[in-house]
Amino acid sequence: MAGIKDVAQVAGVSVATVSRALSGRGSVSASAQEAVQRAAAELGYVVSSSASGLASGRTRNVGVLVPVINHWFYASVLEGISRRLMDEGYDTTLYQLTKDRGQREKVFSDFLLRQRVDAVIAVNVELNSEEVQALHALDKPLVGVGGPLPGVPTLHVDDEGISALATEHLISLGHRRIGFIGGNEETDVDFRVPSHRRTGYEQALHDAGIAVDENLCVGADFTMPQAYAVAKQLLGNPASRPTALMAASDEMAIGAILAARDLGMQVPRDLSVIGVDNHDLAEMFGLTTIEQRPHEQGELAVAMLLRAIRGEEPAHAHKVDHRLVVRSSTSRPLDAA
Amino acid sequence: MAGIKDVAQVAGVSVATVSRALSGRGSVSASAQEAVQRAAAELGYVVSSSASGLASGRTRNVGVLVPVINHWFYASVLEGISRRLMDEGYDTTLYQLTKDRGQREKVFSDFLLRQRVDAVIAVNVELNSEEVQALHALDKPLVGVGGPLPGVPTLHVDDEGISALATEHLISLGHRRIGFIGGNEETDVDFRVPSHRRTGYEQALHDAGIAVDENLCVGADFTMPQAYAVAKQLLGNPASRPTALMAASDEMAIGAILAARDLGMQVPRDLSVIGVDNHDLAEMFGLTTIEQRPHEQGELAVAMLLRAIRGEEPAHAHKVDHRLVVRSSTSRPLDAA
DNA sequence: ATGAAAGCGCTAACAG
DNA sequence: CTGTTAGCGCTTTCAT
Repeated sequence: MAGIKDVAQVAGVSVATVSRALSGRGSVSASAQEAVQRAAAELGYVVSSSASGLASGRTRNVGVLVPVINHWFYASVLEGISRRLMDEGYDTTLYQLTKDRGQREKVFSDFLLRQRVDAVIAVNVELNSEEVQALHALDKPLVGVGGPLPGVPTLHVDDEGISALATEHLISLGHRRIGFIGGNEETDVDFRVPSHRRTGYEQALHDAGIAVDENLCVGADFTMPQAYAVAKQLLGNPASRPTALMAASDEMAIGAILAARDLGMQVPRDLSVIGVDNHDLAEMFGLTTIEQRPHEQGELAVAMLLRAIRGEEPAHAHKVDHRLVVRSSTSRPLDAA
Repeated sequence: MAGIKDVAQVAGVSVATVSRALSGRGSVSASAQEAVQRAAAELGYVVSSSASGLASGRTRNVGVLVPVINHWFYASVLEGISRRLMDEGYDTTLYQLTKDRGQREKVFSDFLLRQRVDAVIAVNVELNSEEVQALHALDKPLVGVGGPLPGVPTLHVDDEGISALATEHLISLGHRRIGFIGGNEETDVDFRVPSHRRTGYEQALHDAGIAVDENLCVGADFTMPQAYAVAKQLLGNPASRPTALMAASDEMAIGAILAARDLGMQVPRDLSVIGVDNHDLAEMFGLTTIEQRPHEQGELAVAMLLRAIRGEEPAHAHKVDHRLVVRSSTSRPLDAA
């Protein structure tokens, strides 16, 4: 394995010049630049991250905190992050924060303190103040995707706005009895999302002069199967069921559509359904939804972070756009037809 | 940030002793051990990975190569890997191998050569010989999940056995016209899986004295939507359609079930469907399937790797178990009832 | 069992 | 613009 000295020798310059030429820090003559590049390529030289990191304090690696990986949103954000980081020559180190308190603690007291990362991205993890403090103590840039996180610049969609828009869409079609499938206590901890989506839903109803009917609001864990189950409950009674349903995620919306079908209902004739995400499966089910682009969120988070790493600007919160995608799962209610 | 010197001072020993006490390499008296532990805890000392890596050549980090993240199998394997690595005090660094040739090349010519990892796990990536060579040149343990990879110890399910078992299940129920939804050229590159599953299917038919009917075999990209589309095609003609269908993945099987429903067919009355995976959604659809446990595969891969890292044994291929999970999507064919 | 000291391979003053 | 050199914070001989 060739070292910087070898490159210096072959290029006929000093190691300092090699370092400068390859890192782009400090000025190097065109000829030296060229010679170094040539020698490095010839020898297949790649800088040792340990040595470089030790000497410079920069690792070209960022840590990503996620609660789960096997989930459309997280996996997508992760893909966006890792792709973008790789483009910039950065590595991505993954820290999965499980429910296990011990493990979680170790991440903050050990793993992240090893000085292996230049910065940290927290994806939808509800950090407590101690944890935020531990991260701040690292004195490394930190951004959150899907906050808000107290004291941390975050990037996130407007959850309230999203569900308000979804609900307004249903209202504008003429629906008055609009059900809601949100999260439950458990998901609210990790996602921080469900309660905001509920708020937007209620707000939209309120603005339209429609009273919130608690009986039409149920909770699930953001998975299709659980949403299927609760939707079946909700839609089971023909007398009391809603004419439209908003789900806080597309997977839950799809669960609801399947439940409706199994109850002999037709979507959207007997029930309009709208979701949130624009999930890969949304199109197949003709699902009307509010799109959020997790890939882009991941990429944006990286962009923010890099700016902060380079000292160009102290990262500050951004809001990510969303938009309504109308497909065939929503229509005017039967009785208004 | 406390350094090893601080710990040595507080503990009243030399830095060498601190290093030994904390790493478990070399012998240390109980009293020194105790003093060091105490001092380290008090100071919140955590070893610098750069410094330690530079001096020892060990990084306590492993690189994971994946083609995609946003997919049930990969995300699950990744979860298993990262969890298990974390248990062992190792970090997980993610390298996503996209279709982009340039990026992909950079991973092998740059990223992996930075000496940031002690070992590499390749998850279902079809490495060419140059890439395998590049990895071997690293002289770091390497294991593959979902091979086979020429010259690389891998961990994988028996794809042929799996699809043979699935097909046999259908045959044993009395089916003779059994369709197959496999992969296409594109997925075959990444997954390496489709063709093997096709082979097992054909083998099973052959063993039962049933001729393979090309018209009953279609390909998709392992996603639900595309399987839905091709299944609809396949099942559209009542005269020629099969009585049972085996799909090379659960997501595709579910797509097929939905297609059948939309064609007015009842599963399993008019069509039996079996998949492969035991995906999170399988139960909800009552899907009979062959289970493979990606989490376990990830964990096993880590176990193999650690043994190799510790020089306990040169990793060699393992085979992962699978089992038939019978639910309600398969039954005897109508005409045999 | 322990300490002194020589690196590990690079970066960043500093001097020129 | 370039070279010399002193570390970066650890690990690991080598003595003792």
